Amino acid sequence: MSTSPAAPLVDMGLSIEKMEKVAFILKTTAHPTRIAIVQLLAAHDSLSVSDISERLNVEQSLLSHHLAGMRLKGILSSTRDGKNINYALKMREVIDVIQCLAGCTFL
Amino acid sequence: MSTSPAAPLVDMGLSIEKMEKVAFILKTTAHPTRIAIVQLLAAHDSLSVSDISERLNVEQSLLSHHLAGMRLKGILSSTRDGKNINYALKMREVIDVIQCLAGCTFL
DNA sequence: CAAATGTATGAATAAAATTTCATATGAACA
DNA sequence: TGTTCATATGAAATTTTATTCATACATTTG
Repeated sequence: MSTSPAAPLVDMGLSIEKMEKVAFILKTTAHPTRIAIVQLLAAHDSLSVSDISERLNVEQSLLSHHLAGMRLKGILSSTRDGKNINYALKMREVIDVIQCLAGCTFL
Repeated sequence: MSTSPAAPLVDMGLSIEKMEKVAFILKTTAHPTRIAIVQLLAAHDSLSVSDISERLNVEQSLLSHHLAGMRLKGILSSTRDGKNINYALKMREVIDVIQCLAGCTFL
């Protein structure tokens, strides 16, 4: 599932499996557009693709790819409403993660 | 410095600049080996490259590349002590970021 | 049903990130 | 000084991620 050294990382409280999962989530979030998506959905609770596309000024297809990835990895959920598909933040913990870093004075 | 959409992301409390910085830090952390490094240095306050290499069972050169990247991005600091070079956690906030996610029940 | 709208998908490409390997550098020590 | 130990560095090879583009799919509406 992820890059793992030949004979791995057995140490400290966090198991290697958990470290991989954490890395997986971090990687899924580590992109300006995706951070913006999280921010948006942190404040809105559910938005359609076109809503997000307009607000972030990101092209439909590209956005769709980002959203699909984030949903696949469990960060977002989606439901259809007529022609639209609404996305919502499922793993709300990522808000804290972002805010934690965003709060750093030196950034 | 980072992938940014044509005409970007003007929205919410977090400025696009800050989102890019946050993404930058997240990306720098989003790797099992690097998470392990943070964990180790969260508990040890300073370790040499060979210390880390042995504990994590990661090959010298590869580790050096990871460490250099993390230092460059301000997450670690390093000081020489004779033949050794000791690395320490500079941006301690990343501990919280990792612990936040690590605390997720579903991981 | 045909056209329009909103979204997804897949293939091709482009750009980054990771890993490996060979070699360089710098400090210590015989 | 020459050798050894600890670490860094750089170039290639590989793998992963991001972007674009064309097109497909589903739902609504005329």
